[in-house]
Amino acid sequence: MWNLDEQQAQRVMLSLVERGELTDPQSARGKLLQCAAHLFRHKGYERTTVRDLAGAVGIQSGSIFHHFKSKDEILRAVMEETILYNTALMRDALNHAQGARERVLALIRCELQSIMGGTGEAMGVLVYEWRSLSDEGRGYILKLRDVYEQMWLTELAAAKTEGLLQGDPFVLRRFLTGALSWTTTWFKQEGSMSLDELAQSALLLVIK
Amino acid sequence: MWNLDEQQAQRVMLSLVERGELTDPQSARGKLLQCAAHLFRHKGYERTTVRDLAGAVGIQSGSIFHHFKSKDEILRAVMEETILYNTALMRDALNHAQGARERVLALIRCELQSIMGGTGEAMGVLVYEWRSLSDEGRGYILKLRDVYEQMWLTELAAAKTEGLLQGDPFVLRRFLTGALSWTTTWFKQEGSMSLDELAQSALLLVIK
DNA sequence: TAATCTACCAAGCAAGCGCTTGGTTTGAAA
DNA sequence: TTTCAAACCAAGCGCTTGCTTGGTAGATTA
Repeated sequence: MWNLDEQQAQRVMLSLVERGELTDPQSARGKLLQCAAHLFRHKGYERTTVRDLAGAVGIQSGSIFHHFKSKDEILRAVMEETILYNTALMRDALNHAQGARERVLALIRCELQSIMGGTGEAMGVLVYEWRSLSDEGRGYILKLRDVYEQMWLTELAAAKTEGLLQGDPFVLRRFLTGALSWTTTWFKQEGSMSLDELAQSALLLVIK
Repeated sequence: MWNLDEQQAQRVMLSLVERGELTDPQSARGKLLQCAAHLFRHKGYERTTVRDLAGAVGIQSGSIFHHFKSKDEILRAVMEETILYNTALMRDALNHAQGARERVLALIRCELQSIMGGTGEAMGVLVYEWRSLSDEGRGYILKLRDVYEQMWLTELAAAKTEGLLQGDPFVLRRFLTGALSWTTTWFKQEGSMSLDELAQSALLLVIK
């Protein structure tokens, strides 16, 4: 039923839920967050009304504000939980990868999984709904993103010292951020190319 | 005052304005389009109200509808004119570039200029405000984009037959689309890296 | 000189928005 | 059996939205 990646993802999620860092996806709040990610991604934050969201989970629009103080807080929660979860996934993946090349490939696979897999919609929100977030929320999310990005830079720098890549790791990471996040607009997992092949192609962008 | 690229850009624009394919940027409609691009890019289409736009050009909100039938038409016009202009710029640049490697580099420089230069805000709108466009508008803009993308694929395929790049030109173009468009979020022209150096780095992503 | 046209203003309408309020259901604890 | 908090509903408030309307000043044409 599940492949190894999905078992791993499930395990990481459970441990985060237990630690209270992530909302249980089966709870009312969790379902709201999932639906919100879906709607925000496909219609955009502004075009999504609280009535849309309420209708999607089958409650009245006012009831949403029992779970969240404001619409903005919903967006922030979607982003926060997504970045926390995916940072944990990356950390876990690095624990099972050895050698600079393999570790960079692990990060690429991880980020592609984040974008293509179950959290894909939430990742899209994180990348493309930036402007809709309030100033306070943005500052907070930026801090979380810095942790995430630091993991990337560490591994790319290690690959650089091993002579695996030419060019500035900072610039390469940024090129890669754009290239990978953009895959959401064109790559179909049902197509002729597998996600693993996609990851290999992406690795060739930075490693010769 | 102006460098060669800007003279070139000016010439291409004038010829398009004369042919009636582009709105004269000095006309009332042209100024509205410029302001709209700016506002749509920085606040997002939905967050930008017709009152914002009217205030930015110094007229009343109702007066906008003398120039455009609807707010949606403004978005479509921004996108249409941007893609027409940049397609013309690319065609012009290719006329002055010889050899597969140089031609691909010319396209990269062109796209980066589009993103970083005078039409940068409008390009950002084209890339990131997709969802806000009505269905009819989207179909029309997609056709224009196909012409633009075909030029890319032609040049990348030529580079492939010369053995300059490994991997599928389609996939590489898509990686490149993401990588280049993302530069708008981090690259500063005042910084230590020039736009030409950035283009060279980007070329190294696809050509070994 | 009269007629026409372009570009705009001033005012406001109908609809939709995020959010609030006061009250009701429900399920588990005491 | 009572208590109580969490989850939700029904109604609607105050505000903003895209857009319409009827009219006017000034340039252009006939």
